[in-house]
Amino acid sequence: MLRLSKLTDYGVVVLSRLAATGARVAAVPELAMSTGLQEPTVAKVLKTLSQAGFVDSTRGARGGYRLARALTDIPLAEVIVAFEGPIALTACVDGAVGGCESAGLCPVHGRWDPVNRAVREALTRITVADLASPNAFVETRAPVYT
Amino acid sequence: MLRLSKLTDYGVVVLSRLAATGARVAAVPELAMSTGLQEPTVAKVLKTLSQAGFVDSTRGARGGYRLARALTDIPLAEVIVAFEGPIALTACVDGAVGGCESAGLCPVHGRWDPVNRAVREALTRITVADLASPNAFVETRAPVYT
DNA sequence: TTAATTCGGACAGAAAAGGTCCTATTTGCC
DNA sequence: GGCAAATAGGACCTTTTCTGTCCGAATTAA
Repeated sequence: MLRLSKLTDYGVVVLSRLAATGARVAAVPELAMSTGLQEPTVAKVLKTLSQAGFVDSTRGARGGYRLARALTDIPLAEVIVAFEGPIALTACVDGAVGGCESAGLCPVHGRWDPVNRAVREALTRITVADLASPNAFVETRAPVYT
Repeated sequence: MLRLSKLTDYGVVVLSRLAATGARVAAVPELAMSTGLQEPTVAKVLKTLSQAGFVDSTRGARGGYRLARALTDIPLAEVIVAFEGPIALTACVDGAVGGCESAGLCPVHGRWDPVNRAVREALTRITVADLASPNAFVETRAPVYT
């Protein structure tokens, strides 16, 4: 199913919500309220978003989070990488030599790279802004599926 | 990490191997030997490949499997669908209305569709043949990553 | 000083994946 | 006709991964 972790999904949701609060900092309880997610979950998501540099954090009382970049400058691929690590569709990539014991027999050894590149490219063309606002994403190429 | 199931990976490996045996049918033990995978695993993979119509099976003594289509006619997307179900990057898609309790609050509700379409398109452009033989895959569009 | 808030990590329960095995059915061969 | 070789289909258990929550420490405004 090519599943994406729920955390990644939540990350996109929280980023989208933060776009609405603008320059004002928003704390976890407020964001949990407005997104409908649990507070601990929102807190966890924001930690990841902060480490990845998508949001700026202010500690202490009256602290909170605020977008560090515009949503249009955040490719979806980067969010996925932040939550799930490098985009690679199989386990026998990322240069992990020696990980596959049957490399000598495997006819597809090392051949997933173009696949991963294609998927990365597709996910880089789409930004979080495209997922947050209506009709923001316009495909620049004709889709295969109609 | 956008992980792909190992079965899917094995599926591609087995299909690639079957391309080498040509019109002759090959049985599970032989394919297990030549791919370096365990027999039960190969058997499981072949059942899925057979149901999906990628291979033709012959039952009984001297039976076995053989490719039903050329590898160049098998888009990677189809193999993934056979092993993992529809390609959808999140749980709140495939028209499962009512599955998301906070749909009213969710700012990205229903907005993953273009993402899924983009990934599907990328995985449809690549065939199993591209993964099986050297230099078979030539990108038709400029990649974002260099 | 106090309260609010982020930071970092740890943890247990739930869900999914992975691999194996068993039985039934089909078919070639002696 | 009987036997051996093979696929078909499903059930099962183990292992891994994900998910969600919680706790203590550090920080800062009032």
